[in-house]
Amino acid sequence: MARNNGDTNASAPVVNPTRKSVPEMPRTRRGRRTRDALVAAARELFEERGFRDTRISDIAERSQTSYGTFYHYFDTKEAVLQALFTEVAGEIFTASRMSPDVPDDPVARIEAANRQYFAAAARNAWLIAVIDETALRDDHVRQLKLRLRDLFLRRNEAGIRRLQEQGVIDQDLDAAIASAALGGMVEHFTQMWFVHGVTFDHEEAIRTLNVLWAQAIGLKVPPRIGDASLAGAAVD
Amino acid sequence: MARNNGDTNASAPVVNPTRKSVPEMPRTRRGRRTRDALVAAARELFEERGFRDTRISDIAERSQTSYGTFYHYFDTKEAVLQALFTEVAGEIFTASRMSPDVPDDPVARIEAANRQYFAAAARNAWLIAVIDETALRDDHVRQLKLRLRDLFLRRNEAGIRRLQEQGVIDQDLDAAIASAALGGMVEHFTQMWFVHGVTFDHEEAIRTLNVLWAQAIGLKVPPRIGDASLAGAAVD
Amino acid sequence: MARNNGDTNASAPVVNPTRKSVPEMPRTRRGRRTRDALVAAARELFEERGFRDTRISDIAERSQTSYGTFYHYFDTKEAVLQALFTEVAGEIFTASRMSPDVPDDPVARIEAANRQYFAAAARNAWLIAVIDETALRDDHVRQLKLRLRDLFLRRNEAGIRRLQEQGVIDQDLDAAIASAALGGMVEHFTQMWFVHGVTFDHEEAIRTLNVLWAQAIGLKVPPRIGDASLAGAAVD
Amino acid sequence: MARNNGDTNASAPVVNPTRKSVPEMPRTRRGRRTRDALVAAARELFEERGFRDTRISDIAERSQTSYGTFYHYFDTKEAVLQALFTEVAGEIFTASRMSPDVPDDPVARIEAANRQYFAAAARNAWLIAVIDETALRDDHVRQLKLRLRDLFLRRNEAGIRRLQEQGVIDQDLDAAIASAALGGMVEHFTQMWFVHGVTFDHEEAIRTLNVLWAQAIGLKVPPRIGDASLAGAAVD
DNA sequence: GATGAATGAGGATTCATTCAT
DNA sequence: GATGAATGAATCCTCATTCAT
Repeated sequence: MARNNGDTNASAPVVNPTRKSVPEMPRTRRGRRTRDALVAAARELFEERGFRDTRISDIAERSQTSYGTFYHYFDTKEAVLQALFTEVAGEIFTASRMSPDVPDDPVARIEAANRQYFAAAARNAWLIAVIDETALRDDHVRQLKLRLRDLFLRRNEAGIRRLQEQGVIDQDLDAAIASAALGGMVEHFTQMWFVHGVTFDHEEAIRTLNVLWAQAIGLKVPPRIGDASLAGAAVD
Repeated sequence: MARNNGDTNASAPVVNPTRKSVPEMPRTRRGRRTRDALVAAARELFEERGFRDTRISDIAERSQTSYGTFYHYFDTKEAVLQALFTEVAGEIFTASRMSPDVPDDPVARIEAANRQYFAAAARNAWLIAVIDETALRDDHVRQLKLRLRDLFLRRNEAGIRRLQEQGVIDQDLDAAIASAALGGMVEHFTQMWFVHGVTFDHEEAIRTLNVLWAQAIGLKVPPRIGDASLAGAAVD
Repeated sequence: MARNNGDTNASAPVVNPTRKSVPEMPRTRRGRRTRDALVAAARELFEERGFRDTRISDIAERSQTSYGTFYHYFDTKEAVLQALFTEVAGEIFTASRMSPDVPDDPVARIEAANRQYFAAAARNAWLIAVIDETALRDDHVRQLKLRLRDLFLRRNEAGIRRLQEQGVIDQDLDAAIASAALGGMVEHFTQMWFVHGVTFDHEEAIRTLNVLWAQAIGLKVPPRIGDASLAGAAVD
Repeated sequence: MARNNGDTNASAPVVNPTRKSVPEMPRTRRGRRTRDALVAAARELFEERGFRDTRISDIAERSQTSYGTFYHYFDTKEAVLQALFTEVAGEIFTASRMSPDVPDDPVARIEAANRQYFAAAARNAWLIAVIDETALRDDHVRQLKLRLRDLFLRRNEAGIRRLQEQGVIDQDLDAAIASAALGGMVEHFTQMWFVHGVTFDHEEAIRTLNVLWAQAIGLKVPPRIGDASLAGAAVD
């Protein structure tokens, strides 16, 4: 059995040691508003032009502040990206938490999860792309990304394992690998869609992903009855 | 039925039309050697530090040539990346062309394809990452990338359709979407592995991918016989 | 006879005339404490990193106050330096005032003066270095420095002249130049020692300076009796 | 006997390891000319406004080159300063090497050395001031400075020791300390003169320094005959 | 009195690209 | 073909100082 669920070969973060401290969080109300404006502007710009092609001056300008103000709240551009990352990670994870009223049927649960992920991805795909891009060169960001990914995969993995224990699916399947592969399938698919514009019919796409996922791990999917076009709920 | 196999919302290529001509291919032997050295150096450096963080001076230095020489062979940094891209695209595509001696069994064919892709990805994952990264911001590169992807997906799609026509798998499955999703699964999995260092047991991973892929489209996979450890061949 | 005791080619002080008034001296006890904290912090920091490399924010931080508070007490960074200068100038000058119980023997008086200067320099060498550094570029500081120097040199000069009048040393020696040169010798020596870390045996150093100074102006120094090692008291 | 001729408490130089190499020396004639122009401009400007207040743009402008050209030859501003330092150190040391036709009389030799130092200092005092200023904060520059100083002091020390061996002066004097003190006397005196404008009659000053130096170590100086005013040769 | 948010001019450094040899 | 010198716009980051609370 494969058992090394994602070793990350990352080294220690290299942070400037002598740095005049930047207020973790602004103390006054005015400060909070300004900081929020900076983060919002940064997000827009990162999505529009990417991390590297966004200038501090752009962020200052769009947030209606000044150069210096940016540095009053963030040490570097990387710092805002991290702030954003934290924000988004929270959102996606919370959003994709299974709501309690989902029926116990495994196929239905897979469908619910995929739909939720789709919606969250629609909102955040560009930022995720930016984070992926940055993770490639910035070890700290890579760490964050991998950690978040782990959260998701562990949940999937646990789900698969439960089904194995219930004897519903094959015991031989490596839950960790399957979780990574199928999670990656959906992530990749949504990125191609929302970032690279490779779109299909929305309802058909989700339905297909559901089927692929369910069958992949060995679940039986009931044949389609009636017409698909009755169902579809648009994302954006 | 979903029928819009990946519209790419790319705009016109932004290429400078009036450009002092650059020798498409050097005529003399010396010229060819110099050009090759430049390309090789560029590849190394792109993989090491990424496209944007590689300087022309780095390429000149590592290839033992000079600033001017680089510009003798390439108009811009982008131009080398494209040259590299073409090289790699050819390699991967050829490598993954089904060898004639693969048995006609669909599951066996999937396995063969996955193994071949794995090997090619192991060699080129970093360059692919660089191309992905660049594609995000450079429309020309994005075009190239999507076109190559299409080649792969069409092949998959044709395969799936053939199985549907043979009545081996469900007719209802959208072949285009399934092809995109499952192709993405494998691509994403190898990138995480070779670029981000998220590794598993090699043989177990491939086997799991094979099973997932085959079952996802509705093929029956024969249960494992004997022991996994008889097979494994490490990649790196 | 040389008679131009140190012309200083300084221009007019460049001080902003219209300035919102700053309390010359705080009236309340709390105010006094805050101001003292600022000055103390400034001194530490100037010594640690030099004048130019010390930020107002550093001073505010170390003195446990804020940006605004600094500007409540001082117009500019230069202003604190001057406050410090005054403080130190007073200390050194007072410290080096000949105590009345020094015997009338010229050699003994030279020794007493050197010992006292050494002690004062040990405490203040870094600040003096900072002032010297600043004097090079800031005319106002240069004025202060030269004026203080004059005080010292005049005293030396008067002493030398007295000895000449008493017929103890040669009449031909230019008292002003000798005073400047020998004063400079001791100052330079202590700066090299306390700032640049060029140290020697403490007692031997002082003794040697005494001998050099006394003999330089033509005094006879009685030969050493006994052993040096009985005396030495380390400085740092 | 004091025996620790100048411990320098300096740590290792901290140099950026990954730096695209800068041509140690230009390969073409044009390159050499450009580099020379940069160094000359830098020297002028450092003397005029000091190291920190000189902008790279100033250097580029005055040397009739461009921003980028500066960085083609030097990594940082510090680098030019070091180049200058090396240049000047060589000049001063060579200039002050005793010419062979100086009579063997110790007093005459002291006089010759002082005159030569005075002339070299007149040319280089400002640059020395700049170096001193920088040495205070830049360990690498401090190292250079202390090393050069050592060269001078060792020569003095050897001279003093020779006189002691010849029985001309007192054996008890610590040669190392005396050398440091008297060398410092002359250095300090010339800096006050040429940098801070504290001037005296030139001839009288040199003569006085000679007498102080010679008598300090215990040499007898023949009384002046005739009139000083017949001799003087102004420096600036 | 005290606080800390806001400002923006200033300066070092990078690097793709051109050009003269 | 090959070389390396020259260019300068673009960008990050700093920090003294002001001001509203």
